[in-house]
Amino acid sequence: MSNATHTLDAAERYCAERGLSLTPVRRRVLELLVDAGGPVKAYDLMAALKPGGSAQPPTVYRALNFLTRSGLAHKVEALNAYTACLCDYSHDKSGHDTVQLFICECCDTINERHIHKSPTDAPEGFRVSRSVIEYYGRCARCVAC
Amino acid sequence: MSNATHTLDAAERYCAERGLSLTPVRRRVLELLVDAGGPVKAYDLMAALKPGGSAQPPTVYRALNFLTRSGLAHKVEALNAYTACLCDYSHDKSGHDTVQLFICECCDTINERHIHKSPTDAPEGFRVSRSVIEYYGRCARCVAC
DNA sequence: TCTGTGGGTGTAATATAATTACATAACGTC
DNA sequence: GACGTTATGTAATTATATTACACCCACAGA
Ligand SMILES: [Zn+2]
Ligand SMILES: [Zn+2]
Ligand SMILES: [Zn+2]
Ligand SMILES: [Zn+2]
Repeated sequence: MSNATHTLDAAERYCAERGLSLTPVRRRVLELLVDAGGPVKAYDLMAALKPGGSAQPPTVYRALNFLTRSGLAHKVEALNAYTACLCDYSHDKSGHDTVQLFICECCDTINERHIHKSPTDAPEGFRVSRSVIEYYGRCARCVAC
Repeated sequence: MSNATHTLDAAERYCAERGLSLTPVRRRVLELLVDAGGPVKAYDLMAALKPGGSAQPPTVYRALNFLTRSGLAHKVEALNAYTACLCDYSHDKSGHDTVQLFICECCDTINERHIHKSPTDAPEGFRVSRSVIEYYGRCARCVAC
């Protein structure tokens, strides 16, 4: 259901091309993330996965690990939350190590940029393997909130 | 004790100038962070605060909140850890909203840069109020590790 | 001096986030 | 059919952080 269908189909293709198996659980978690359109807590995903009965933590954390490893989702570190990757599926998500997140604290939406440059003022000789870049503030629609 | 004395004296002056009260608990937590020279977990601080007996969580979290609010320490979001601010105390730490951390995953040391620029490719109209910028990798001494 | 008031701390309980360990299932390979 | 690999189910536990309430103390005004 929802307008997430298109995105999910693209994810399906993305996984098929790379030998990644987007199983029902993983696909369902991704769908929940896409539908939310913003940061979602792992325990909220758990509740949504099995309304009445409720899934166990490992179920959702394993799915989230798969999705983040594959580049289909990102963890929002400062919120302990997760969000679907919003970037255009036409480019390779595995080269995906430099992501900037712009999180509106008012309407809870996330904008995302994938950048390809290294930090300008790293210490001499420091070799970056992973980066966490999150900006919090207000989006254009929420400046007046 | 330790080579942290100099830094702590500077923190003392810094607080005095601004009407911030660096109480014994807060000072002790800062000292532990400075001595560690890298990311420290809140529960490790708790254990160190009262060896035998152990302090309660609010004690250390309140101290950490004070230190981070004041700019004397930073939270390392992706590690759920905390680190003393390493920047030169001569400049104002309250204008301290843009900090870059370079964390060596090998030797566990942190380098820090305070930058004064905004992100170049923020969404149109997005107003940043807080940023989290963390780079993980290997420092110059650990490239071979 | 009395009396608030506000900031800081002590303590217990609770909430939130994530991992470990072990059993089971599904699938392809030999 | 036996086996290795990958994914899932389930229970228990660990790790991280907050809430609520009591107490203390320095300080300001009456
Ligand atoms: Zn992305
Ligand atoms: Zn907004
Ligand atoms: Zn700093
Ligand atoms: Zn190193």
